[in-house]
Amino acid sequence: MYALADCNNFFVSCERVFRPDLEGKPVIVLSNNDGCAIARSNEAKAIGIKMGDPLFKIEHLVKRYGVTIFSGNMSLYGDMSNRVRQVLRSAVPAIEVYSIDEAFLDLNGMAMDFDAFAKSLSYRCRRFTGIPVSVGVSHTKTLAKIAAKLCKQYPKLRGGCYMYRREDIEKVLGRFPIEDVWGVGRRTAAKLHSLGIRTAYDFTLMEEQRVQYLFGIIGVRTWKELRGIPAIRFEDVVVANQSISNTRSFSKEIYNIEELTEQVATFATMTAEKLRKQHSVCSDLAVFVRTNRFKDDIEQVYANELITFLIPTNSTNKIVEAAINGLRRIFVKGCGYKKAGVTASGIIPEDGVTGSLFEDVALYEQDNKLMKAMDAINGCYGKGTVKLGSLGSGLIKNTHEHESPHYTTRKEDFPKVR
DNA sequence: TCTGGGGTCCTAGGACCC
DNA sequence: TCTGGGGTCCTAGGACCC
Repeated sequence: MYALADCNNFFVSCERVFRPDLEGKPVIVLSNNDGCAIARSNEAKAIGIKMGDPLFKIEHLVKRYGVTIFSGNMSLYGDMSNRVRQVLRSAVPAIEVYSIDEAFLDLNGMAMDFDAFAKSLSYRCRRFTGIPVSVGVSHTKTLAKIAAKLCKQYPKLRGGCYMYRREDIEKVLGRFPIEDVWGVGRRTAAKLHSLGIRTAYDFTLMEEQRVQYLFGIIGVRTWKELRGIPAIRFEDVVVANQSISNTRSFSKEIYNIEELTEQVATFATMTAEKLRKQHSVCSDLAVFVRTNRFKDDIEQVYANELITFLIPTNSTNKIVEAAINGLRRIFVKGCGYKKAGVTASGIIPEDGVTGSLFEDVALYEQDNKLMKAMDAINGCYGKGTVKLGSLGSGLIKNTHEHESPHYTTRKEDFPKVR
């Protein structure tokens, strides 16, 4: 048996923990730049606000229904996510953190009343963190996901749903749209619809060979999981990322290379810091810039450049230098760039680095020490206390008009209790 | 006027090897 | 006129996830 613990409307729920007056009201959380709705309360969903809707397109709904808006407050959400994980960890030997708001639990070998377990775990999450959490339990991860969705649909389940009898599962799958199944995206759903397959149950009736032929091994995996055969491994050990990206859209177009350089250098710095944090180095770095993809009256430009390091590195110096050089090669004068970013790949553990015949080992060591010192200072006195001169004043300010206080991660913002 | 960010895995095809 | 067989590795692009 596997469980999925899924936080309901997570970002909105985080805000509501500190704003209980917003319970029962339409609330949304916006992406970077206050661009799109990326989390919605049930009430906001009910009035027709869709995931990813740009704010300017839903302004009329916001006004008419008095929707409360928040800019994304990622440090708050990250902290609340940790608190929920703590509660989950206290319940089972191992969890698999799947995303900021979801985790799988391996219940194999545990003999107990899984329905009571799911309900009580949901209750404890709410009680200890303030976050409403749905806990679905079933034979496979894919079925557990469906069980968790049922919790959201049916409040009488009290946050926990144990789905195990064959006939019950068939009944649920028979009413479950295929496009809502984990692993079935837009393309696959369209293909299935054209075959007359509408529900998860319809899909389980297909022949394995046909599934393999039409949808490859991923399709077969989902097909097996829906039939109750585990095909997706439970991964409780956290492995290092295979790629690390830092990209942003700007609130207005950037035409000037100096300004763009400061942004790209800042992305590169963040990338190097993340690499060092997970004790990795990268052998490749990609830089890209692009124009505003939503404007159809301008010439669209997308350019990217790949830089390969002689010795894999996590040095801010080397990565910023590479990113700036890459940017210089692809920058075109007269272009208004709306988005840029860097991606590190070819990531390996830092203790697995082999030297190079062509680089000076002493310089390499010196650079390493410098990075350690920088991380120590920034860790102690706050991000960006020491940084490279090429960063200028860092990221340009984006629109962020509705940010809530950092209730749990900034001393001045702690709520006061009388 | 205004449209997010960060990931993973799989596959096909090219380049190359003996 | 006739022109092998069996591999590996890398990359770009597609599809999907939250």
